[in-house]
Amino acid sequence: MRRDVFQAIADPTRRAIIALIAMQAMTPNSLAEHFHTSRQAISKHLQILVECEVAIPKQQGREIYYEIEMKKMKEIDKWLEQFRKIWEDRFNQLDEVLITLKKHKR
Amino acid sequence: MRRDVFQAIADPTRRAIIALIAMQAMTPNSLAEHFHTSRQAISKHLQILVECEVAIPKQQGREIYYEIEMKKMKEIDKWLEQFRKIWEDRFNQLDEVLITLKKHKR
DNA sequence: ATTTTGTGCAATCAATTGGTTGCGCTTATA
DNA sequence: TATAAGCGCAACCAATTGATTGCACAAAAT
Repeated sequence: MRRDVFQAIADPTRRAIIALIAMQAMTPNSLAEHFHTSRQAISKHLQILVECEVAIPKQQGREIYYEIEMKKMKEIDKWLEQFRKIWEDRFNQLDEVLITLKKHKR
Repeated sequence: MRRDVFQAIADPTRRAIIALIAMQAMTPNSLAEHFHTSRQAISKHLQILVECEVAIPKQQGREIYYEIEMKKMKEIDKWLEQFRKIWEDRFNQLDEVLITLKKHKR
């Protein structure tokens, strides 16, 4: 079973869950209230998030609060780094093209 | 069929393809040489990438070069923005904690 | 003109996914 | 102590995925 951040964020419901618990740790039930789906469905998504280490369960009495693990979000950011370099380079190249066009305009 | 960038990058082979064509547009055959899988498997991944608008096919004679669409990579970056804010805040909070600890040390 | 090369497309298959239902356990509440 | 609330887990199901195989077709090369 492949379990990484990229699989964690592949599902839109999971992305929404991540966004919610990023603001504040939440229980499965309180999360489920935000969606048009069952508590069990949310629980399954949470299970995947825990396996991917994107969410961390913290038991508190009979409730379980799921917290976000920001490190994993940073992993995505790290992967994006390679592209950020490229798109900045391309932007600069485009800039040069525009400058050349300007020069020819005169 | 859900087709967005997040699904595009969910698969590790697809992430590798994206990284390759980000450097330089490539044909399915030349891409397949980089993997231990068949040309058809790569073609299928490319098809998904095209549907997600992460890759753009450019026919050139009988060859088809697949280019990256950086816009879509930026979409991921944009989604990450919300978390970036949070992790910076938390970092600042941690900073304050450290300052407080320092003060108490004296 | 014939063969080879580069590719897409359809059929097929096993594995995975997202979801449901039912059950059982533990912790609060009445 | 009995009941309710908050969960996880296992079984099950339809839909999707990743990969293979076989075929067709157009563009180069011979």
